[in-house]
Amino acid sequence: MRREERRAHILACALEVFAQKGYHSSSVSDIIKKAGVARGTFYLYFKSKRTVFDELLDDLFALLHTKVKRIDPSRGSVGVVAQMQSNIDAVMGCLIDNRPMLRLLMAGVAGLDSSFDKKLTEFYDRLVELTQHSLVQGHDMKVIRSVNVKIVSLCIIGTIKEVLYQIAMGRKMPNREILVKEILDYGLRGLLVPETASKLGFLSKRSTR
Amino acid sequence: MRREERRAHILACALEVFAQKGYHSSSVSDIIKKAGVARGTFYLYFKSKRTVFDELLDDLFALLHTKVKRIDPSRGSVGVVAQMQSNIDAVMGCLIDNRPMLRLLMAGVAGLDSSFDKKLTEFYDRLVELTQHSLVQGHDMKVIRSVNVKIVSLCIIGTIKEVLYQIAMGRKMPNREILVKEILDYGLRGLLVPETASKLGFLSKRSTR
Amino acid sequence: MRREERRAHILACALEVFAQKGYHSSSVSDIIKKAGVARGTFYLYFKSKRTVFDELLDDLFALLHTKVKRIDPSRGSVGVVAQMQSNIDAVMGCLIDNRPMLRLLMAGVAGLDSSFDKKLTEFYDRLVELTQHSLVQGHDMKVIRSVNVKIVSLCIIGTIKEVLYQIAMGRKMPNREILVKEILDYGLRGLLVPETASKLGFLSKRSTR
Amino acid sequence: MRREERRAHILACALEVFAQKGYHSSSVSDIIKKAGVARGTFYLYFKSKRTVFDELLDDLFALLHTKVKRIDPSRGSVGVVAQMQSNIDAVMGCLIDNRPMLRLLMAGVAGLDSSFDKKLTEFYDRLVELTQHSLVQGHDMKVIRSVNVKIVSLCIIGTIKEVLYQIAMGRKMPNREILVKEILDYGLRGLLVPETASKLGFLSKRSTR
DNA sequence: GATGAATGAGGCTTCATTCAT
DNA sequence: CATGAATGAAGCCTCATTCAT
Repeated sequence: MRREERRAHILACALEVFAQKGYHSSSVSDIIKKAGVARGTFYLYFKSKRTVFDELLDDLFALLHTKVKRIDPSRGSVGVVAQMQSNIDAVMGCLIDNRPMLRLLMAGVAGLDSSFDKKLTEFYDRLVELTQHSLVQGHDMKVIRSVNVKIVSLCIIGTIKEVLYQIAMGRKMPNREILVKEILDYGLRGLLVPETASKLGFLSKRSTR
Repeated sequence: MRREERRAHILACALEVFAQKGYHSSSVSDIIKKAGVARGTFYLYFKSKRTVFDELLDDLFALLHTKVKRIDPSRGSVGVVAQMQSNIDAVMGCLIDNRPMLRLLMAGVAGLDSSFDKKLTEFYDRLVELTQHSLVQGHDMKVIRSVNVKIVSLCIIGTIKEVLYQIAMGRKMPNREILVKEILDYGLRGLLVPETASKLGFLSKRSTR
Repeated sequence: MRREERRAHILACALEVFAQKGYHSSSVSDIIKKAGVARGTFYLYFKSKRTVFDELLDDLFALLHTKVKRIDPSRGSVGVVAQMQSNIDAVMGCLIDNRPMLRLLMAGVAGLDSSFDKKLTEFYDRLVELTQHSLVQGHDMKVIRSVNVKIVSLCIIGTIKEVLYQIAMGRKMPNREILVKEILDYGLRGLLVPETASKLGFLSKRSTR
Repeated sequence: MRREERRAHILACALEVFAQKGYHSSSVSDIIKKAGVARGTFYLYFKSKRTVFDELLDDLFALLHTKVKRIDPSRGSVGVVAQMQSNIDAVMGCLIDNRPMLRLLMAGVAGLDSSFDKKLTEFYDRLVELTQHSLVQGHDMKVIRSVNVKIVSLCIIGTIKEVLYQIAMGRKMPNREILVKEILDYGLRGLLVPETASKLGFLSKRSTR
């Protein structure tokens, strides 16, 4: 068991280092210094610097996957909204409680580095797909109006990501409940007061695609 | 004037290189090869690789700042919405037409490099501030309902960023008009059909902060 | 006795590893993996990787020394030649039958590692000395013509070494008897047909040194 | 032109280092220290440590190839022998005058390292092939008796290699002319005095293969 | 100004050896 | 005795930056 502990320790230190300086600016030296182990020890547990990063990302993705549940429509419109809220709440809660992981995820976004992209892209794609599914479900139940699900699902993900990004950057933010409520509220109701909405003619139907 | 041209040429090449491979994976060699100048020449015009990146980012920020106009409330509610749309349209249009700049911006997000975080943070802060201002303005005009402007402005920025991110990653997207209309629509009206909104009790007033 | 067995086992495994990959490319990990012992165990029996190699070389040299007999001149010229043949036969036979040892010997030549040059040099020196002795003996018996024994003994060793080298490299070769006969024949008679030899004036006497 | 000089200088230093310590035990640090250049400079001229070694080997092989001429049979038996002598003389002369190259070649023999093998093997194969060709030629002219050309050509190469090996190891040897004459003499006439040869029945014909 | 050869700090990784259990 | 985790010196290579021409 000692062995797993050691490994976990190095992994945790690597996470902190990566979260602080980003992948490229972090050196193996940084990691082992923080972990208090010798250079060789690091390579005893991990094949390479890159491997560690991948493992952290994998862990993070796995964690998030357990947090996001597919929407079950059988519980009615109130239930659906509650489930959406629950998903957002779970994801944000878990990342806010794990700042290093959050920073890692946001640093990951950095992408453009072609090699990290695939994993990250896959992850977000799945998130987007789940969101799209929820939108279609909601539309079928006549809870959600006709929207371009592709674009709107990105908008939803985007709102969450941006708030998390600010938190990752160290910005002071209201506590989670308020964040979630406000994000959800924004997503569901938008900005307008109803009268204005109708006055502005925002009531035309459009196709789901 | 020859001097300024040369400088601009190197800068443009650097932009392309950074956009293609990201900051860390781009080498000075890549840049001078693309620019067709000698290594020493590069350092004649720029203090360091980092300087070039910073300057590009500055240029980008300056460009975007010219695109985003402060909302003028004197033109009534319809006018305010139109101005918001115009802002979003301008930002997206300019970045979609300048893919390298777009990629640079998105790559920048990645860094977490602490040193250019600051610049990026400042930039987004200004954007957020402008958005907040618009929200307050809209609320005063009773066009916009009471929201937590801090959070909601992030949500608005987030939706735009995410769509742009997908474009930067090379994803096929609908054309700009559709994107802007959908994003704006989402932001203003949200997802719900009005009946559901009222049924779900989404009509309570809350303070602007 | 258990102890000696374990030691011999590790040694044997090391031999195989060295023979397969050469000294430098063989790691202690390779050896212990093949031997199925722990890393620490290896160092319980041997001071270092180098020590093992040295010991193997020593064993090899010792083995070869038992194969090479000093020529006994009392059995007449036919006997002397037969003894030379027997020596060559013994050496080649033993190495051909022990491919790993053969490869080790040939790999050893490679080193130029200054430190085990000495051992190798000593070994060959003894071989050369034995050969020189035989030549002098043969010359005294008027079986062998006057030659520069120093050079010619190297030539003799060289012919054997080269053929063995090819075998070590995995080249297909005729079987041992043919090899030995041909090598011996070459060494004793040379290449020329007798008539040509005389025609070319290859009959002058020269001193033994 | 400066450029080529620098390159040649580093190459020469590398040769000395490799010759002294062998490929594996030589580090890039050793080479640049001897050459008096910075680490980066080394990699400015050569892609890797291995590349330098390969280039040296290639140069050596190219050099030797210019020294070894295919035997021209039109000049009669005396001419053929003279050409053989000339070949041996040229090869030995050039290597004796270039001790580092000689040591490199001999260290190369070390082989068993699988990666160097191919080039070295090819080189020796060509040498052996040339020798075989000469033997067949000589046999056709009835200058050379029937021998197993495959084995005997190895023997010939072996004699030369071994003498060179001793020189590489720093052994004092007679000067080149004596060496060549003795080696050639050994190869052509063998060891026996003619009377003994016939007495021992060394006159039977055998097939060339 | 322009060039490009030279620099050397610093990065990643391997592996022979040690030592606490 | 046996184990295998831990060590850290040492190796190879890259690349941003400098400087003599």
